Amino acid sequence: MTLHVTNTLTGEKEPFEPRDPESVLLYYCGLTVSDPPHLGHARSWVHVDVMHRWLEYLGYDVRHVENFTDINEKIVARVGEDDLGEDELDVAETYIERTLADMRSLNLLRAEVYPRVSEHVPEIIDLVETLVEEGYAYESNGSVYFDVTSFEEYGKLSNQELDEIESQGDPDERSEKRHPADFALWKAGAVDESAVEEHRHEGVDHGGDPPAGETWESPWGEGRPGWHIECSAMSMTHLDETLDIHVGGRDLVFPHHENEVAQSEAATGQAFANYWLHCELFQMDDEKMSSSLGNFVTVDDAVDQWGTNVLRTFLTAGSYNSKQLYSDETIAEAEERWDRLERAYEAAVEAVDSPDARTKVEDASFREEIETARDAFVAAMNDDFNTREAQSALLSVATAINAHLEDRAEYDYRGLRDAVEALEELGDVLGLSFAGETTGTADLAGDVVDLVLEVREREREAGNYERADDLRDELQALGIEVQDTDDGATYRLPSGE
RNA sequence: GCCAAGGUGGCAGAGUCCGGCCGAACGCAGCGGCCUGCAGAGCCGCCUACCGCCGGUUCAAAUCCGGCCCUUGGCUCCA
Repeated sequence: MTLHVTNTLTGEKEPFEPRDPESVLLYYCGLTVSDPPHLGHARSWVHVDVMHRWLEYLGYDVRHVENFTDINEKIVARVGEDDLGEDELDVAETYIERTLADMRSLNLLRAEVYPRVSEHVPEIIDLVETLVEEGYAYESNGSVYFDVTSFEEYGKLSNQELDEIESQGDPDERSEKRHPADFALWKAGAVDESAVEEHRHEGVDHGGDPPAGETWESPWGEGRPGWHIECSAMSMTHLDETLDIHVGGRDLVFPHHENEVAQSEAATGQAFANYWLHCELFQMDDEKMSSSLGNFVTVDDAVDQWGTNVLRTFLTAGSYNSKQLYSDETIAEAEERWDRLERAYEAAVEAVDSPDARTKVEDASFREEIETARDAFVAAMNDDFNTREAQSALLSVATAINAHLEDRAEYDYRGLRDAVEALEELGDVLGLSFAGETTGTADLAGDVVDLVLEVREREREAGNYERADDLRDELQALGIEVQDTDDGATYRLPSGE
């Protein structure tokens, strides 16, 4: 069985065949770093991360590149705000650091490189020059625009006809353009002050004159790169002219990705990306979550509140390419799913490590259930990274473990060990970690809880159930879940600790 | 208006590409039983789905074809 992916370019689910059978070139359209990342970004990151992990699981060498857009009016608009930075690149760097920290907290595999636009201006200028030379772009008042009519296939990614496409860019640009859909590859002059003004946060004192954005010298005079050209230049620089997979948010299909295709393919004469994958957006009540609507939860806050595993369970609870509802209910449900997995895992580990497990009981149907679940997981992931189905498979391992452990004095050691390994290995594909995030304080907390439970056990033995229940309630109030079992009480610390 | 995605049980969400294993997965909520001093967790079982509407193709359709209704996203910065 091979991996199939849904390709936006063709609108169909196709078998995945990389150019080189051993490796995959994966490019992800990264962030414009003008605000703290929110859960919507995290959703895309996690799905790209899962793709990365699954491709590695299949044996590919994954070359993963993810850019940071550090040149943008919205970034300039933050200059002088709080202590973000003194100029455009300074502010960008502040947000890049935060973004990388958020990524770490989400347990994301690192990309090979995180290129920044500001460091690739020479490559961008080269690419624009090529396009001008080849007749795909023209200069106008010191700006350079891509001539959409020169690229026959313009519109093929978003499946639109040229005369149906409304104009792009701000009104001032329009007079400089030959066709309303032409887009800027290079913008003359300094940063657009009205755009900066528009993106300023209200009621914030930036102090002093309007900040200046970066500018660079070019064959067309001083200016700044256009928005779309950066991804083409950076992916070609760090990967190749043709990518295997290009991933991004659904909201970027038009105009951003459409323009990337046009300028890249016009310049190289080759396919820019063989597979275009698009991550769908969060749905909050009746609208999407987005920076511009301001209805977002930051990654930082979400990790603090839910912990990495719960969050990743939530973020992979739907397919990457279908919309997902964000609400207290849906995230709470994900927490239940994760808890169920973790409890089963812990119970299995405990059983495997117990003396009873040594007895050679063989439970054929138990072992078969684990195998079936593994197969189901692989099939689900190969079917366009169906993470929801993959979770189902994981949960069925949990159910098998619980059922095996139920009413049984002797355990199937090998079966349990296989189950534990399946959870660890397959969970890792989703970036879920059963290792337990133990820290010095968590260990100490554990010792203290043990102590309290010991006291409680004595009360129970003495028949003082009321006092025993009080202790349990007190622990519960602290988020510590106590469970009485035949072998004494066990507990779980709150997730995220 | 144009382009795209989607409408499946109380919620959420797979399945639709390649029609029959779907009398519809997994989970949450709810109900019953077991277990338990009690609770939780767990196990076993139940529950709720004419798969948006209408028509067609077929021995057979949630799945294919046609029409209609509705929702969401893109067409302006956006993961």
